[in-house]
Amino acid sequence: MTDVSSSRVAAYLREAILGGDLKPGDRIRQEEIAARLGASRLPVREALRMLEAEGLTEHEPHKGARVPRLTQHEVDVIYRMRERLEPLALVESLPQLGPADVERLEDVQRRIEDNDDLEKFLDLDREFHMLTYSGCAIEPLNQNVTRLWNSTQHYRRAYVALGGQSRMWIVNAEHRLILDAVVRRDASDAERYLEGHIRRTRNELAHHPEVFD
Amino acid sequence: MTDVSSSRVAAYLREAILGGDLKPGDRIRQEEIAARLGASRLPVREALRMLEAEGLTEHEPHKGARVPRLTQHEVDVIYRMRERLEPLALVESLPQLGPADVERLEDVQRRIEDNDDLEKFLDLDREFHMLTYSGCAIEPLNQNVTRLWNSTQHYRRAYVALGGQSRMWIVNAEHRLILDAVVRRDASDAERYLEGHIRRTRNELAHHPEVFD
DNA sequence: TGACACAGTATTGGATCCAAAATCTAGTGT
DNA sequence: ACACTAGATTTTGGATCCAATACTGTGTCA
Repeated sequence: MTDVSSSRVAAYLREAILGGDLKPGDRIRQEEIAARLGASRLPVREALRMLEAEGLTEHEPHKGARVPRLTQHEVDVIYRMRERLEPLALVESLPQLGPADVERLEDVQRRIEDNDDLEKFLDLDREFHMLTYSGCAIEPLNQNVTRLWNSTQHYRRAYVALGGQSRMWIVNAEHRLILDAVVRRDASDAERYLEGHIRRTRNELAHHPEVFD
Repeated sequence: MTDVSSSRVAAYLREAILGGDLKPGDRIRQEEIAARLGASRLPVREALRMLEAEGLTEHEPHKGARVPRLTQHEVDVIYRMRERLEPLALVESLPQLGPADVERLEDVQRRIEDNDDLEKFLDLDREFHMLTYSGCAIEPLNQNVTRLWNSTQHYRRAYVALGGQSRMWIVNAEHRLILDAVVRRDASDAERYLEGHIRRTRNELAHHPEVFD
């Protein structure tokens, strides 16, 4: 474990933002966080910079940190970035994935199919995709993918909460296709299915502008 | 300009890294930088975090900041990321570029063609590409593109210094193709030429492993 | 001669205090 | 009632000091 205080603060804030307690536009006051965690403001400042690098906060001099608020168009472009970057991460990862990873993937996929809690779905879906990328050792690529997921997390939640995942069987079918391609070590299939999966999600989001209010 | 001290420190270090004074693997001691700039260590710490977000430094607890050292494979993948992301940035930017931007582009391109200083080439080449993206208002995309350029800057320099840009007329021809497509507002051509340009560069780098020693 | 242990040094992490900037509030005038 | 201003309050930025960790060099012993 990281015994460094700033990392603990970062972990706390990361969870708060990804978990939805802090929403886009929310301001983060250093003193308040420091007091709540029994630390001084300095590790909070460091933590906020770390989170900025992860795409979870933004910062303006003398004004402080906020959770970034994105427009519909920005989210759309972020999904286009995902369409292009994540297949690359998957291709890099594929050769390194062993039977144990496949086993974990199958397990997560089963849990997604059994699940009916919306908040849990967000976590499991993320876990599934991140597992498929877990063999990728290229840090800049991993960080990018993580940033893209981070910065759209709130809008994914808003969409799901809206009942937007009513046709969730589609997600499961697409995950199955990806998973099978991974098992077969078929890079080009995996790439293609993954890209289609993200593109379809992007199209769905594009038809739900109410998510971005 | 930003009157904030940490931003000044960040600008100083950014220039030092991009300019080649600090090389991959070099350690950055907070006290030394602080003394050199007449500030305390605190703004230096903040600056290092900012640079981390820009892909210019990396940080390990209790060990400090270093300029990241990349393997040949990592640089190769970063170029693949560029092949996919930069065409997207260009397509987003294209509709927003006005005659003044085109004029600036032509000017930069002329200066590249006239230029024979290798270090200057790096700056002008970067300026050309960044100008073509300057109409893109999607911050996450801009930041990503900047990070990718930042983290490979040293290896670009090493390649150029190696005489690798002896066939520089190719770069100019490719820039001309891109520039023409921009002038014609032909997004798909611009996208295709840009991707080809980056891919060719990647292939050249792949044949020069000596750059990564 | 080489490997390991230990102490001393150097460097980073955190707390507290003060300064500067921004935000908020109340009051004033139209 | 509303816009604007000025002062009070809040919040962030920076400096300094202390603590904790990592690094370095030396000496000892096998």
